[in-house]
Amino acid sequence: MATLYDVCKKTGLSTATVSRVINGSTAVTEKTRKVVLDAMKELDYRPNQAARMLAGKKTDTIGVIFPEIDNGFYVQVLRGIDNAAKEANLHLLTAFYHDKAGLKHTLQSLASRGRTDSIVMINNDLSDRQVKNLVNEAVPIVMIGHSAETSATFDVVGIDNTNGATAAVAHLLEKGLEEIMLLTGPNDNFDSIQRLNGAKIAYEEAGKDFSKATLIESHFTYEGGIKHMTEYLESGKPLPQAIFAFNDRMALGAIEALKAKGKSAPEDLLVVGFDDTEIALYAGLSSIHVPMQDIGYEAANLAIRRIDQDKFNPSTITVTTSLTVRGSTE
Amino acid sequence: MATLYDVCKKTGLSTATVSRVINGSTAVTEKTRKVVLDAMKELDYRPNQAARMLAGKKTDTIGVIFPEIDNGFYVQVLRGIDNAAKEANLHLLTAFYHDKAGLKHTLQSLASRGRTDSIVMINNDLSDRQVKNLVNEAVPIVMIGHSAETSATFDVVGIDNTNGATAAVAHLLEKGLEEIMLLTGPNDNFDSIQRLNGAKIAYEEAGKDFSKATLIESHFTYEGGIKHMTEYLESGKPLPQAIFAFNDRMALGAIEALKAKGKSAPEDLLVVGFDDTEIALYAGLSSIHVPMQDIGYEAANLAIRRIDQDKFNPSTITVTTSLTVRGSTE
DNA sequence: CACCCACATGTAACCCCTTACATCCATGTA
DNA sequence: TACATGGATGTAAGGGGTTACATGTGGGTG
Repeated sequence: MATLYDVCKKTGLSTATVSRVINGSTAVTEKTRKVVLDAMKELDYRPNQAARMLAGKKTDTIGVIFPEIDNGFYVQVLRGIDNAAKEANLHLLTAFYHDKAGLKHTLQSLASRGRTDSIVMINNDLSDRQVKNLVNEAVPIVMIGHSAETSATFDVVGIDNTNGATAAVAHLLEKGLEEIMLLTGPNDNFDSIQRLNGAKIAYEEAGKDFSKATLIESHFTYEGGIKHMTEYLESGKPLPQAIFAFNDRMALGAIEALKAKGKSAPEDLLVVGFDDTEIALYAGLSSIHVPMQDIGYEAANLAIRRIDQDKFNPSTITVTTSLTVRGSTE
Repeated sequence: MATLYDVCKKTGLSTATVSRVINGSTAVTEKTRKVVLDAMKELDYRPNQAARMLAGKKTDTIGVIFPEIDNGFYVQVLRGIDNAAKEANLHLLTAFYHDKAGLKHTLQSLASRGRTDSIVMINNDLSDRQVKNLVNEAVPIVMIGHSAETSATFDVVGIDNTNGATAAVAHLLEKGLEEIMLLTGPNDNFDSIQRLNGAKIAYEEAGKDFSKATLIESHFTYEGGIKHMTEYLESGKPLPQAIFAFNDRMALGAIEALKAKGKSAPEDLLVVGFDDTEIALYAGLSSIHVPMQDIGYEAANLAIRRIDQDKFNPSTITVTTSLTVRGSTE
């Protein structure tokens, strides 16, 4: 492995000059630049990145911490982050966690000087305080998604849950359907709370009675959708006129449960999901579209900006959602 | 930011000793270990990773280079890699590319001393020679998937395309269906070639006539499946008894095209896909299951092993595939 | 012709840690 | 008591770059 010194020896120049051409400094004659470049090529010289990071006090790397991926959602976010990183010529140090302990470990491990310059994360397991304590000024953090108070502590990129849910429900109300089943996520989930609120707003804006809606709490999974829908159907209660599931998977689960009872969408009732993931496309499910790549892109750019600008004044970016209509509500 | 020296100053110990406790060396008294640990906590000391990488000549990082993700496939592979990395306490430097130039750039940028210790990649755009030349001994490389000759140059983890395809076709032949449409990938795609070969073998083993099969070349996309299936249907040729699409997306595309003509699976013909991605599950599509996490896991472990063991003798790992039967062939 | 300035290049300190080797000390042994 | 032994600790030499500052060189100015 050739080092900087080998290049110096070969060219008779100093480390400073060679370093300058490596880093594209303008303060070098075109002639010497060429000499150095040639020597580098000949020696197959590659700068040792660890040395650069140490000397330069920056890693050109941003850390990405996600819950363990098993859906198309996070991948799209990751792509967005990757695009932003490419534009800024940065690297991505990626890690997934699947529980609280794993997240703590990952966080400490990525958030250290000389490893990353800043971090983009999705935090499903720790309180804001815990995160803050673990990282403690080591590197700036940008959160994707959030609980109620996160935005006071961190930079945040979130989605417009409220308006998305309002659009979904308004879409159904416009068709004259008021008996809507809301298949929600866990009651303490922030996204779910916001979406529920959005649904309520739609009723209000339409001057309709929100008490006609039925709330069924589930947990954002396909299996959950099947289970809770089946339970409902078997309880003998009347079929709602429509279902607004708070994510696509639950929507598909509900459809599956309906199918088992000989019912289907849109024939017997309409169904809308949330997230507009790939599966919604293939299943012909109307859904609230969330621009996932944009989320990643915005978050990464926020993280990049934070690298040198650290006087803190947390900013929040909310990306807009929109309704995509497909067969399940036609 | 506290440094190692600050800890030394505070404890009155030498850098060597402090470094030893940081790295868990046993050659330290329990008492001094505690002293150091306390000082570290009090100073909120975090080792500068760049300095460790430089001094220690290793980064504890493995690079991951993927084509731009837009399907569930690569994500699963990534999870497998992540699991292996976690077990070995390594980090993942991830990058996506979407064209030849991007791959070259990414490769050179990740494959440099002090940045990664080894690399796992999926190479869809460069020849083996090109990759070899770009990296040139800088770090070991493990390939996921491959063309015919890759395995002579790199460590490779591939999937058992042949047996998978054989299983798919055998499944159809057993039902007495011989007029099978094979919806293939591009003719020069190695996976496609192997799958086609597997299909042929199934006919031979069953003592059936392979010329009864119809080959339609497509390009592994949903849109391709729709387009080529539609063209076929509109050409007035007879409906095949079954379709074996070389991936799930084309299978779903074909089903979509059939639906447009009033046909459906399994009523009018049976359909089998390949990959067994999440969408196959929701669509009730029979498919050849590929253990994607395993692929990533094996690849990462190979990469990890290569870090210190560099005398080269490329090894190839082939993970097995299996048929998952769902509604589309029942 | 003397002087100044701008620009190209060199000098050397510094970034923060790891580790081979040297040193020291207490213990067990003869 | 003197000495070998082994384990805990210290010393100091890198690891391979970046960059503030110093130096040198040539052209422009009066």
